[in-house]
Amino acid sequence: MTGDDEFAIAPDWLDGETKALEAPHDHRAELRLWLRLLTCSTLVESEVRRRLREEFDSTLPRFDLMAQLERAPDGMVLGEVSRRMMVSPGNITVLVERLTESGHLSRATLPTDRRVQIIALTAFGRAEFEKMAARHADWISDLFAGLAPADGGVLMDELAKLKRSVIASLARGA
Amino acid sequence: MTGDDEFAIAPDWLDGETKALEAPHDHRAELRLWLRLLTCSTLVESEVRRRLREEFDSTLPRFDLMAQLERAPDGMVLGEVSRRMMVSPGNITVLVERLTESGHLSRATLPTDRRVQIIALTAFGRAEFEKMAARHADWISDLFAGLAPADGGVLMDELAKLKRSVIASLARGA
DNA sequence: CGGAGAAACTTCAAGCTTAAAATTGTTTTT
DNA sequence: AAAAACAATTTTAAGCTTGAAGTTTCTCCG
Repeated sequence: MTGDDEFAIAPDWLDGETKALEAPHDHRAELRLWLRLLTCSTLVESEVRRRLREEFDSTLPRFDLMAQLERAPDGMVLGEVSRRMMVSPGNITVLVERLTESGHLSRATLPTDRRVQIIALTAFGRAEFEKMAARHADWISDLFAGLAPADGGVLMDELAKLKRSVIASLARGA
Repeated sequence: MTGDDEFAIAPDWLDGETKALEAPHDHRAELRLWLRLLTCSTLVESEVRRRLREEFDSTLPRFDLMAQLERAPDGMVLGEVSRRMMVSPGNITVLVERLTESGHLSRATLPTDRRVQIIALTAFGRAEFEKMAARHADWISDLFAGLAPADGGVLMDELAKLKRSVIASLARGA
C-alpha cells in the first residue's frame, strides 16, 4: 500500500474521452492516485511520529487525544473522543489509562449516569500539549514549505472533493 | 491527527499577498491541509483494511508485501522489501514468517551470501494475491468514483508537488 | 591469515489497534 | 417491577510496528 513507484505510465485522465473505449475495468489511474496520496501521508506521519518521540518522548495517538481535549475545557465523554478520533473505543481506554497515570489527564464518572466517563486535560497536560502543538505546527510548516500557496489552495479543494467522494461511497456501501 | 473539523476559517492562501503582514508564525493553513490529507487517507485505508479482513481474512500489510513480490517473479531480498514498503526490517521478518507458514511465500537463503534471505510468491500465493488485487482495485475505484477525471489529474499533480516538498524538507533536516 | 567493521536479518520490549465478548448501568416494555 | 433491550466502557486475543540490541556472515585491510 506504500511506495508510489511512478513507473511513468500516462494517466488515463489525460484523455478522458477515449476512456469508454478502453478495457472494461481499468482502474490504474485511481490506484496510482491512491498510492501517491498514501505515500504523502505516510511520509508526513512517520516524520511527525519520529519527532514526537525524539523531542517529547511521546506518541502520535497521545498527541491526537490531547488535541481533541484541548478545545473542550469542560472535558469530553470517552465515546465522543473515540468517534472524533475515528478509533475504536477500546483503544481510547488504554490511551486514557496511560495519560492519566502520567498526570496529563483527569477523569471522572458522570454522577447522573455512572456508565459515562469524562476526561479532561489537567493544567500540566495542557501546558505539555501547548509545547508539543507549537513544535508540531513548525514541523508541518517545514514539510509543506515547498508548496506554493496557490497549490495549497488547489490541494485543499481537490481533497475536499475526494473526501466527499469517499464518504458518498461509504454511505452507498452501508 | 485525525478528524478534519473544517471550522470554516478562510485559508491564508486565498490572499497570499498579505501573508507577510500577518502574525509571524501562522501555520493554520498548512495544518488544515495536513489534517484534510490525513482524513482522506485514513478513510480509504480503514475501508481497505476492513474489506481485506471481511472478504479475505487478511490484512493490509500482508497485501502490501505480496504486492511488492508480485512483480518480482524471481523473488526479492528481505531488505529490499523493507525499503520499498518503508517499514522496519524487524517488521518484515514477522510478516514473512506468517505468510510462509500459510503457504503464500517461499523463502531461501542465497548460497553465495548466507546472510541474505530471498522470498517469493508461491503459485498459491500468487493466485490468492490476484484475487485480492482485483477486488482491491474495485474498492478504490468505487471510493474515488465521485472524483471527476480532471480532478484526479489535478490531484495527482498537486500531490506530486507536495511529495517533492516533503522529501526536500526531510533531506534538509537530515 | 586474522581481526575490525559492516551488512542482513532476528529478537525483544513496549506500545498501538481492532473486533468481539464481557461488564456494568440505564431505559423501555410489559 | 421484572425482563428485555440498549448504551458506555473495559477486557481479551491477535496482529502490526518500531527502535534498539543481538546474531550470524561476509569483507577488507594490514
